[in-house]
Order: sequence, then C-alpha cells, then structure tokens
Amino acid sequence: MELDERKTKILQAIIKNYLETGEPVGSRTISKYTDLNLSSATIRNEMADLEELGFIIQPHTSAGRIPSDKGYRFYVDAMMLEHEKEVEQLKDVLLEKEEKLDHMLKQAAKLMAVNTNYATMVTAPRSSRNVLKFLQLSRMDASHILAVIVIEGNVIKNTVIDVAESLNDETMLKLNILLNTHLNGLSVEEINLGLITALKQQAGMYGPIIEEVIDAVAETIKEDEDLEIYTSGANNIFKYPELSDNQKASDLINAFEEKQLLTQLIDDTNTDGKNEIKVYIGEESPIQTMKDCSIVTANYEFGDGMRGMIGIIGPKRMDYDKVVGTIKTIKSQLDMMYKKDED
Amino acid sequence: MELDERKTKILQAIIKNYLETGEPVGSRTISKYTDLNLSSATIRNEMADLEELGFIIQPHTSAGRIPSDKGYRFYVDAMMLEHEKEVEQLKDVLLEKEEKLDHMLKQAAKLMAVNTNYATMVTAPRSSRNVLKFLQLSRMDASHILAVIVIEGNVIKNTVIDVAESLNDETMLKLNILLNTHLNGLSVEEINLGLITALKQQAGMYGPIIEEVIDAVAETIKEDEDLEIYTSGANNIFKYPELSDNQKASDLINAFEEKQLLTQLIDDTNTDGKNEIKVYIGEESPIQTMKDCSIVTANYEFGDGMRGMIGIIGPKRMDYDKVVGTIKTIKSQLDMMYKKDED
DNA sequence: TATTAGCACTCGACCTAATTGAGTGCTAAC
DNA sequence: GTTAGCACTCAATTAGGTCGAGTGCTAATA
Repeated sequence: MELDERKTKILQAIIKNYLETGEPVGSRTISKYTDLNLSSATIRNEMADLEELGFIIQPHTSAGRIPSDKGYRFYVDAMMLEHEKEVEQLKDVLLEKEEKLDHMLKQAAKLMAVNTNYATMVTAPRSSRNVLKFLQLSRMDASHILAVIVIEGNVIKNTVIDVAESLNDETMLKLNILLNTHLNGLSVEEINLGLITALKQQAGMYGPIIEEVIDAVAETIKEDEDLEIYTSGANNIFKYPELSDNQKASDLINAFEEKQLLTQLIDDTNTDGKNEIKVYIGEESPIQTMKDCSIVTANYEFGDGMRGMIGIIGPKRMDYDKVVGTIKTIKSQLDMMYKKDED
Repeated sequence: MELDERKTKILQAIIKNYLETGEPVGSRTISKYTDLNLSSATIRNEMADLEELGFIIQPHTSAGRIPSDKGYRFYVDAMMLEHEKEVEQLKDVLLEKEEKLDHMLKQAAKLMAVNTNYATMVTAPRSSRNVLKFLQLSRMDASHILAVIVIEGNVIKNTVIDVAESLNDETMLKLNILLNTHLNGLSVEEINLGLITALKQQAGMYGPIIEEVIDAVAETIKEDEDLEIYTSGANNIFKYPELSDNQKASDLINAFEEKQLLTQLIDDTNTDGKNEIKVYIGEESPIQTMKDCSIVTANYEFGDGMRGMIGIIGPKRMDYDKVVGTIKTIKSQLDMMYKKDED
C-alpha cells in the first residue's frame, strides 16, 4: 500500500486538527473540514489504511485517531521543505538594544518562550578552539595579586592569588613578560607539564605564583566547558495537559532546573556540523525524560569558532510551523549579532 | 479561654500528626496516639475550644481538623525556643572541598534540597557598601582595551572597550594612574558628575575612554544589584499534593525560574538586621504566589559587609524542625567559609 | 471499482443515586 | 470533669445507566 495524494491530504488534515485541539480526531470532522468532498465513510476507510501504515494511532477502540511519531515526522519533513516562513513580529527585537551578552541570551530565551508558549533554552556561545589570548597579573593590594585571563572569543576570567609578601613593580613586570611571551597564542593542549616546569624554573622563587596562574587558566577552560544555559517558560508545560501530570511535569522541571540533562542536546546538535534546524519527535529525543515531547534546536554562530544553541521544547503536538519560524528568526538575529560586533 | 497545658499538648499532637500525613486529623486518632489517656469525646471538646481560639480549622463539617496559620505559628515558635537542633550529617560537607564560590553556593542549595525534599534557594553574597577597590586598564590588542574593576568584597568585573587607534604604553600608564588616584576608595555615591567631568578634562583626547570606564563601573554596581540566585529542588513541590495542582505548581515554578520574585524575600530578610532565622507561614509570606507555602530563611555573613541569604520553601505542613536545623547548619557553614578564607 | 448510506457495536465520559465511614456535636450518665 | 452513646453530616467511593462520538462492516449506488 502506498501513500497517495489523497491519503497525504487526509493525514495532514488529521494532524493539523489534532495540533489545534489536542483531541483525537474522527472521520466526520475530516469529512466536513476539508475540501475533499468525501463522506465520513470513505475517510474511515482511508484512516484504516493510514493506521495500518503506522502514521496514526487509535488511543482506544471507539475514539478518533491521533498522529504517531511517524505521522509527526512525515508532517514536519513536508513542512520543512515547503515553508520558509519567518515570524515577522520578532524581527530586530534583539538587535534593537545593545546589551550585554548574558542579558541578551536570557532575553532571547524569554522572547521565544513568550512567543511560542513552550519551554525554551539558549546556551552561551562556546569556543571549540581554546587559545590563550591575553594574560595579565596586577598587584591588587599588599597580599593579593589579580590575574586576568582572556581566551579566544573574549571569555574573560579573574582569579585572586594570595601572596605571602608584597611584590614590587619590577617583579610584576618580569612575571607578566615571562608569562605572555611563553603562553600567548597557545592552545590549552600546548601548555604541557614541560613548559610549566620550564616557566617555574625561570620564575625562581615566584614559581608557586606561576603555578597558580596556570591552574587558573586550566580552570577557565574547564568552566567554559560546563557552560551557561539560559532557560525560560518552563512553566508553559502546564498549558498542555498531556505533559502536566505529576510525574512528567516533575521530570521536565527537573531537567530544566538541573540543566545538566540539557547538555545532551547540545552535543547532539553540535556533532552534526550541517548547522541546520533539527526536530526531535517523541522517541527520537536524546533525553530520556522527554520522550513525550518534541524538541526543535538550532546552532547559532558567534564567529571565532564560537557557537551556541537555541532550543524549544514542547508537547509533540506543538505548532511546528511557528516554532521553526521562531527558531529561525532568533538564530539569524544571534548570527547577525556577531557580525554587527565586528563593525 | 486560655491555652492550658493539656490544650497545648493536644494542639501539638494534631499538628505533628498532620505534618506526617497531610490529612485532617480526628479526635479518635489523638485519643489513641497520645499518652494523655483521654477519650475521643474529651478530645473533641478540647478541639472545639482550640478551633474557637483559632489554632485549628475544620475544612468541612464532618472532617477532622487541620492547623491554621496561627496554629503553625504557635508550633514553630514553641519549637524555635525549645530546640537547638543540628542536622549532623550535613556538618562539614561544604567545608570539605575547596571550591569556587558559585559552585559552592549551588552545592549548598542542592544539599538543602536533597536533605529536606523541599525547594531551596541561595543568593550570592552582596555588599552593602559599594566601594571601588581597584581599577586597571590593559591593552588587549590593537583596538581593544580591557578594563578590570574590583569593588569591595572582591566582586570583579571586566569590560572590553573598543578604541579607534592603538594607545601606547605611556598613555595607558597615565590613564591608569589618573583613574586610580582619583577613584580608589570612593563609594559609588561619591563618583558624581563633577568628578567625572574633571577627570575627562584631565584625560584630554582620551575622555571618551574615561567615560566608558565609568559606565562600566556603574554597571558593575548595578549588576551586583540584580544578584545571582541559585535554586534547587523546585520539582520537590510535586511531592506535596496540596501544591501540585496545575495553577499553583505553575506559579511556583515560574517564581523559581524568573527568580525576580524571590528577591522580595531577600529584601524582607535583610531589613531585619537581627540576623536570625525567619519563618513565614502561609499568608505571612511576602510573595503573593506563595500564600500556600511556608518559607524559612536566614542570612549568612561573608565579611566585608557582604551578606547573602539562604531559604527553603515548602508546604505549610513542612517539617519545621528539620528545615530549621538544616538552615542553621548550612548558614554556619557559609559563615565559617569566610573565616576560613581569612586565614 | 470506488464511494456512500446505514446500522450495530464499542467504550470513554458523564451523570446520578446509593453506600460507606470518618468525624462531629450534643446529651446524659458516671 | 470525663466518658459513652447516639444521631447527624458530608466527602469520597462505588455502581448503574445514559450519552455520544467514533468505528467497522455490509449492502446499495454511481
């Protein structure tokens, strides 16, 4: 049996209706709503076929049909090809105000949540190459030195180092030159034990300070790895009864609070370099506790090999059209952000 | 009518039982559970009195009694006097590992959540005096200057400033000296427009840079104001049916995600300088959406006039004893943290 | 051959009434 | 002052009944 044009139309009608109502849809509804001019009986026959093909499911004997994961997948694939929809009202909202990066990302997450009524997430851009760009020690007061570390992509990190006795200007200058000449432009992998030992030797009695600085550098990189994730609209899940029973809601909220789980999504999105919009439907989700959800994600580019991820999480019957449009818009705004910075 | 000893015992028995079960408790239960050796009829008489006094409530005619807010209040006050309980297993968990402040606070929130099964929050310590401690400009690359700003309490902030043309070492030194001699040790309030104008004049053609630096200082202070809040265990609310109906759960989750609302709690806790443990029961809560909850908070001291807040939020029938113990323990650990840093 | 009308059937949703049982207040006896 | 006993209340549960949306199947129709 094949999926001919009429079956396709019926399938799409079923899904579209289900997306709106969240209720199983019956043959009579389709017969009346569509312009196919077919009786409910004919629709019933076709629906039986569609069920056999695995696109729709009957939750119980005397109920209408709801889309299966396979049905959603079909619908989404068709939509992605067809539409290049943009959500107009979001355009340039982000670009309008110049703000700090973290505020902006938080804002992006919120915008998406308000616009779609689903839960959203945005990760801070993360560099794939970890190259040390700038490093400086300053004397803060008699017993504290401030180390400022900048890595590629302008991730900045500060560490305060305790010292037993005050260092004079000349020593500070010497240490700064020593560190910068040897470390600048190196990636983390290149800063190995041999190099560290050599540096410590040259620093003489100030070896321990060098060690602390290097530790701080290492930690900067590490910190960059367990990255910041901004979420918004987690409470939107309560708008969808199919997600708001106690167990499911608890699991979802937990995922959003812990954020640890969400990183799986990032890895998954990242490995695929194609830089497109990805849609996970139900069982396709890489996150166990989201088997009842659909997830739409995309990467955004921040130049310098930096990239972050945005994502929307909602019920399987989400408004894919709108969600994909929203994601696209926000993605392009974030992409532009960097280019604007370049000027 | 007075609250004699027997009434007190009965009231406490009712509350204790209700805390465990979450169900209205009847006269027969009290008659059997306590060692008062009174019949259910007698208990009934006393319960009628207790209801008249406002300590307990009958949710409907033929049900047992549940504690009113006043009843909880009585119970909590009595407990606070009596007990100086410590939660042993938590001792020194935080102190054991030396970690970065934000990790540690996140950990503290998590510890409390796991230990109590309620939702918890921890705010980063915040300075009440905003004094500029250290300020330094460095040339990062040809077109970017890095400004490092440290305020009292070692809150550090970086800003990258774009410049049209590269500045030479001498100019950088001059700007640094200019800024430090005039601004160090000043509070934000003292950095007024007159001072800024004078500085800009002295900086000559580099006035715009001075302006950007001052802007960054202002923002550091501001950012310090919309402070970091770490939460954990928000999904614990699903363990308590009285909080997990859709509307309430949604509101609570929202409060925990937005965090904006939680700041009310901080202000309230802070104004009272007594630095004790505070318990808000039901209607006493400063947060509208938490009228069905109880909230226990405490401040912790981080020296230098820095203080943060920890809090636990749960149902009115929370295990106050345990919660207060947990809060006390975590508070003392955080208090110690700073003292340990001092060494 | 494809489509449609008709019909018997299924089954969750909803309504109602009856039953249950925990708990109460009151009264009279101890 | 305490207690036993009893009538009463009322939410929660159960059981039975109806309703209606939806189905599959069959026979008639275009």
